[in-house]
Amino acid sequence: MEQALATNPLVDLPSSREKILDVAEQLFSRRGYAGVGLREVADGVGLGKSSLFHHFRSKDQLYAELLGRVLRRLRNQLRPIVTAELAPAEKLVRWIEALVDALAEQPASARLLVRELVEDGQFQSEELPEAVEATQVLSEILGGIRQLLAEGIEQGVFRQVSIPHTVQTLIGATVYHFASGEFGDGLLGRSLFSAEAVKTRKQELIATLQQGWMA
Amino acid sequence: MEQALATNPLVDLPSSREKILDVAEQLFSRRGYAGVGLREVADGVGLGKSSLFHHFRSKDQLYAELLGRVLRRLRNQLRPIVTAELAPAEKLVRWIEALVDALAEQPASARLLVRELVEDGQFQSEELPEAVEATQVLSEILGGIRQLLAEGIEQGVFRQVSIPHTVQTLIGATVYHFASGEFGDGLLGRSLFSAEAVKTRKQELIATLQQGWMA
DNA sequence: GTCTATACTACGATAGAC
DNA sequence: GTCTATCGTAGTATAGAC
Repeated sequence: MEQALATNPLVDLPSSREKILDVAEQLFSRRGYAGVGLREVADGVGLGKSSLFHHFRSKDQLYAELLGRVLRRLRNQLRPIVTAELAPAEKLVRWIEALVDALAEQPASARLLVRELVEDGQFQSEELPEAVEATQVLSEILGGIRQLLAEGIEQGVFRQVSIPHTVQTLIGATVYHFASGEFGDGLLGRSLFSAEAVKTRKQELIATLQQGWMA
Repeated sequence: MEQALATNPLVDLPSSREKILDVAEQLFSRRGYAGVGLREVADGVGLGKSSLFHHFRSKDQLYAELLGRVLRRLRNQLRPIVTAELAPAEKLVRWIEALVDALAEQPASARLLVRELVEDGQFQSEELPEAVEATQVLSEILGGIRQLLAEGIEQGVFRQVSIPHTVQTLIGATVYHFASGEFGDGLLGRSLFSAEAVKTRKQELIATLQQGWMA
């Protein structure tokens, strides 16, 4: 018996909705929320501009949903590490590795995140439920790394660093790095996302931060 | 967050041109190039929108000039440290302190810089002479820190870190930090730019990075 | 679910009076 | 040096045919 391709769940043909999110993710990550018009998104998907509004209520809501998708993915990859039963030093190494892997796997993520952190709260203060949820997911991620650092300090394996400053340093060293686009490519002399560059990034980060934070 | 005006208003009244640059710096740093319209800039200065075009040829040129102003200031504060006759370890500490001081003194700087680094080259590829000059100044700054790191590695006082990755970590730990706005304020529980937060940032950074990079 | 057509607003930029 | 008026374009979003 033949199955229609479009309805076969094994051949996951992307829905229009997903295609829109993918295209929007690329564009927003590169040029920011205000820098991208819905016309460009629609063109990238191969739809008319008006058709986007069948899938999303507004540009804001599309963006918030995008951000939520990125943050949930990050949380899902980082959460098991925080709750694992491991020594804090080992946990920290794995957490950094997992974060780097997650950011490297989907190159648009880091840029979207940096923009969100640098932009003054346009979206977290929105009444959009999607934006509220995204903010909560971000809080979860932050709570995780804070707890991890607190454990290490309490057990005396990390020196008494300032937890907020250390979180900032971590974000800068990972999220900023993978968000730095052409500038970062130029500095490294290769793509930030090449297998070698990702591997080197992990090694450098872990060496520096482990040495710098161990008691 | 107020920009320092001229020292003596009776003698040194700021020109419209300077007022425009100051207002634009605040706005662009907070919401990005595409996120700010010239109408808002003009309102902030107290002029009509058209009057801006008497002082600047286009929005692009206004932005490029802004960026150049920020970068030249940074370069001027960092250059003497790189060329000073000091041991590399001491130089690095002073360089970090000077960078933190420079970013903390003018809160809009870090955000403008992060945006520029994260944005895919809209301005460096321009034909605007102002943009070309800004790119050169950025290169000067980067050349300085690269040289400083290379010296330290050569003399065996720093371990053999990857220079590009180390530069990225430094940028992330300083520029990103001071660009993180409301998010950073919330994380620290106080303004990123308060005297205490700036002092703590320096201490944490120097302790971590010095430990992490020393041979 | 996608289309055309359209409403309304804002944008960057120019012309020309004062 | 600033103003008003205007141009042409593009922005988000809606209405309604198919």
